[in-house]
Amino acid sequence: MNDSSRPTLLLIDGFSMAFRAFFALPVENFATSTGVPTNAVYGFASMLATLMKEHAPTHAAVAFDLPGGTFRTERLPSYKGTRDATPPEFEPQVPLIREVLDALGVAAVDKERYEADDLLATYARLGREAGMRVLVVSGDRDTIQLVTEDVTLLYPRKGVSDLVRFTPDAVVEKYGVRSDQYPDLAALVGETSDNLPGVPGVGPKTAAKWIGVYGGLEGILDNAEDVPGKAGQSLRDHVDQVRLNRELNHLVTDLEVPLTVEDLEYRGADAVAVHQVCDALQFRTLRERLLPLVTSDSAEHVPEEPDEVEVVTDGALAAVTALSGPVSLHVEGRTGADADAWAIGVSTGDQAWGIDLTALSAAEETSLRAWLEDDAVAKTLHGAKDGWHALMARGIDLAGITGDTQVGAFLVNADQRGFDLASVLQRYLGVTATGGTAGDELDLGLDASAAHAAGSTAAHVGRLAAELDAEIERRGMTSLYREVEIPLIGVLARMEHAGIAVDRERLGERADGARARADLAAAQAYEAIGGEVNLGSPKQLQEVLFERLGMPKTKKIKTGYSTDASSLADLQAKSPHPFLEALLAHRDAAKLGQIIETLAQAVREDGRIHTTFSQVVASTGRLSSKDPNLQNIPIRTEEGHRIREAFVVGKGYETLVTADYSQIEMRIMAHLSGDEGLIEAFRAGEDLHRFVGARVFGVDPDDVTPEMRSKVKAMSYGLAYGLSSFGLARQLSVPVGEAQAMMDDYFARFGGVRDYLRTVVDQAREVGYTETILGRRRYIPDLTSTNRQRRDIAERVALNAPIQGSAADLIKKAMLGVDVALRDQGLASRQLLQVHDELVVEVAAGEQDAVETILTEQMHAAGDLSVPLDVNVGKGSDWRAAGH
DNA sequence: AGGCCCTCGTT
DNA sequence: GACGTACGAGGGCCTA
Repeated sequence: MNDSSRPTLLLIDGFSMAFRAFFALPVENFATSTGVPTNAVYGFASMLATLMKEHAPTHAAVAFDLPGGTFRTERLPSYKGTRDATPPEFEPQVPLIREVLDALGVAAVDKERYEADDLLATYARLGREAGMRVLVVSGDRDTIQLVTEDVTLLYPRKGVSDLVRFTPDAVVEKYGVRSDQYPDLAALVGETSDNLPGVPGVGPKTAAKWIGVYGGLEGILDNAEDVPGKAGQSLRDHVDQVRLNRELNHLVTDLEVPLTVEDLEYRGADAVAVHQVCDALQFRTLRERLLPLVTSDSAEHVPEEPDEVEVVTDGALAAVTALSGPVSLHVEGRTGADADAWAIGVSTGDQAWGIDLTALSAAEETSLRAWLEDDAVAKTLHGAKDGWHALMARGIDLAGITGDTQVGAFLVNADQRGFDLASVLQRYLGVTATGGTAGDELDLGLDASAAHAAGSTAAHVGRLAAELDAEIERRGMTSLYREVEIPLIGVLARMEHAGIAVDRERLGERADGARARADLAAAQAYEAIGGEVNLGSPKQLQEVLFERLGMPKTKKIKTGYSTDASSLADLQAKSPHPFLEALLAHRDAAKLGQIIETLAQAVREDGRIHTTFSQVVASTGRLSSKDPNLQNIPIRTEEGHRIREAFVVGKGYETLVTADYSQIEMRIMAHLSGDEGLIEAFRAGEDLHRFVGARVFGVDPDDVTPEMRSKVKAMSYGLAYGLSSFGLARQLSVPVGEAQAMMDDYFARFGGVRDYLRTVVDQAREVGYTETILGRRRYIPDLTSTNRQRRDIAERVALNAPIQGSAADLIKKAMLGVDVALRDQGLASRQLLQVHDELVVEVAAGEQDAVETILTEQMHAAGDLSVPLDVNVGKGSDWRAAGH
């Protein structure tokens, strides 16, 4: 099969694969600093590098479609007619791909009036006849017909890196017909992407069956009268369509080709051209993967791949425990409820070791534990918190975490997707992990043992850390990384490990109440329309509201008209109906019931809920919480609020204490803007919204009505989110003019805020990023987008990121301060939760006053702002009572 | 089973 | 023509 003596011809459908790459890689993450999108180029080049390396073809060509029609559209103008227009970001990448091909020395071919597939078909035949092994790479199913013993199709399953090999056997297995019969099958079934309808009621199974019985399409059509059943009648009704389909899906194999097969010989890349192209496209890691394709005679300055670090397992324990750091560490294991660790890997850069934890004697484990728990041994991991949990399951309290390549990669660019090790290695080192997709267990090959794999991974993490440290330093985020994010890992790990106690009975009561209210509301809703519908189905609700009841249309959404709460409230105002009222009540109760159910099912055997906090999700730098999310427990409605009564102080502790920042984002805005009026308001300690309301409406603070206050409050917060007068008007249900007037008045009194908001966006556009108080950067390339909508969104992001991000910085610093203070004072009380501007602490007996003091002091001390940071503290036996 | 859409909870 | 940040989670529903 892999006989290397035969020449190999690699044939690629350029558009098809570039298109796949375009949709596989988010365009917003791939652009040059000048805003040229490069995701399709990147994905295509990456795929090509892999193919060249794996298959080492002697000949290669990439075929392109040309603009304008083909003989197929001449025959049938609607051919491929349903295809959406290509996205504007895609088009400009096609010439770039041709440039890359040129640099790599890979032939690009095209032909007027024919599709790339026809060129592939013709070259496949020519290659076959020349005795070559042929590989066709295409995402177009029509190319299945090319498969023979000599021609293998590589068809993308997902993205462009996951290619399925279609050999003759694989085609039969997948479709139940031979590759040469596939066009017959496709003609019957139809091809949506080509806008060729098939025979209604006939799917691949039926088509394959018929082909088996009658030997092929001709046989089927000759015997059409005898084909039984409904499908048979359907076939007879669509014979013309089927014939047309078959005519169009036949690929031309005898084209006059622009280059001979011999001309396609691959002679290798041109080093200078590859460097030029990579410079222009700002490809860093891809450069390293493309350069090996350079032929030896032009390869003078090609840096060599660093040698794979040798992994030692024999005598690893003794070697590792003798190390005093710094090292990179990898833990093979699971996190979560069934946490466990079974192997670790350690690397110093020159050398790596792997240790099987399951095979250690008691004495060995003691010695390893001492090393892992030694704070003086500096360790860098990828996802250190996960490693901590896995080791904690074995009673090991990992210490000395001084680096985390996952957190580091997030700081470098928070808007990228995927911070699992495989993705980050790929991104920064160009290392491709095999076996399993990103996110799955990483397998860098070599040896099957977990210990060996751990050692190899540790070595990779070490190389990654060196790269990322430099990137972080370049961006001025070293102190944020070393002094905030890294120390926070241990704090979060302990919070997750502690969990928060839940009173299951109380939770059960709330669930019962919600269920009863939901049932009642549902009954009333059915009564109101004289029948049952699924109240949880927006689709069915649309049918009831807008068709059966003929209500006025609400705002448009992708699938019709919205049935969300605000739309329903509008409807109720315009055309009152008992159904609407019951529906809203049902929504409310059902949602609560659902939340409670999720929480109840998350309670572990210890009677506590252990959420998982992530430092690498929210681009602004906030934490996120999941499984379950404890940062969105209801508070606004009475019934929702009562859920918090089920979060209680645990056994052995006395109270829960909550401490939250008062109006933290407004204070940060006052600080960042330096607006004297706003700063004065906070310094005076007045009610902010009353103070602002007085200025905006030109009345005495005492004369600010509750209504004025709430309007001003909405506006103040809205400004930090980039709210428009339109949005404010809608939120306040006032005319746009009134909202605009309010904003004008606001800016007239608080000019510093207006100037700040303007400056922050302009500066971000200039330098490409925003920055928080602690120097956290967020890159926002869309600020220079020519697409109005994208740019508008980017501007709102730029407004909000420094404010929300600075608030995140401050509370993270506060958490570190609280942690240190609790420890320094030898207290048993512990932090349990963080909800963006609030901390929840479980207080041990006799520590109440000390804890309250620590919280207040540390939260105050987190920021040195031009306005005071107010902190509210509350206590109680449950979360609701502790709140305020 | 997996993914998209809608809806909705928090800050 | 759109128009407020940042998330996570569940159900419905379509596709594979």
